[in-house]
Amino acid sequence: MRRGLLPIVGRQVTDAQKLPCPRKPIRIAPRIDHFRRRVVGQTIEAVDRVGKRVAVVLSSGERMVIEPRMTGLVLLADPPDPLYLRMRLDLSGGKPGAFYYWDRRGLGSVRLFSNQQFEAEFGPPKLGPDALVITADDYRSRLGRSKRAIKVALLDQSVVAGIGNLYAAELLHVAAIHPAKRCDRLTRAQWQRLSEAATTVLEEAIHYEGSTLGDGTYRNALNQNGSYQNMHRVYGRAGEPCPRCGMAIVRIVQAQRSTFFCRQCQPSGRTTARRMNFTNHD
DNA sequence: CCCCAGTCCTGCGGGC
DNA sequence: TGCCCGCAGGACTGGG
Repeated sequence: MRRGLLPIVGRQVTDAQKLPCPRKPIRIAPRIDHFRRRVVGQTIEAVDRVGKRVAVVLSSGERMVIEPRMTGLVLLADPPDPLYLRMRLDLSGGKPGAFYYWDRRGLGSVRLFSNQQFEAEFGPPKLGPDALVITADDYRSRLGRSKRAIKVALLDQSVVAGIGNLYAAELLHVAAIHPAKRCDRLTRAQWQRLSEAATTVLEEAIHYEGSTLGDGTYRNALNQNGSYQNMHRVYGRAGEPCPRCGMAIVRIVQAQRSTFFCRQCQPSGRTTARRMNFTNHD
């Protein structure tokens, strides 16, 4: 999303409109009239990412933070369905002439922050280190004494910023760690594999422009599908063969969220021991 | 500190 | 075929 917005860097905002939606509108803060007063005339200095959010840096120093949640899209092209357009910023000086925020489910938000507010909202301790920056030692010092399941802990943005449900499942498969493994039972080698797997999976996903799932929600700023869904090792693949060993992928529920993994490639310590004992007696 | 259920929304696919 | 249900890449809240 951030990369897709780079063409608006250097452009000036000439207007901001909250677009009428049939149901409850998304959260735009502050109120649109105040919002407009603070963004119109501003030049876009940079487009940054903060965990799962996109931060558009204005010449005033304020940041417009877009939090897309499940179905939010940032667009410089025509939307997939004009019905769910939520906000438009008009831009001076050529194409693209506008930036759109589109959101089918409407769970996302667009909010404006001063420097101080931004730090309070997105600095530590609210947000952990970014998933592309955090080291194995960071993981271990933050989670090494936690009894939580590793998959659940990875979704906690105050531990590590930027990992969602899909990518947690994928990276644990690459790291060969059982998603229900207690954090305090992970070895140094496993924390190392986990941090490397996170980088591998996230960089791959960025390269393939994300995952456009069956409900067709995620698209890039030009309204094109991503293709990382074709590369998924486990996510959404219950019953299909594991790409590494061929055993059927299973789905479990953790913290009310689906988790997909391979029992063969991601063994829990306990079943491994039992299997080894069993083999010994054989 | 951590778990759990519920909440905000819409749309889709599976099962009957 | 139509209808109902569960489910969805997130984050927050309140209660235990």
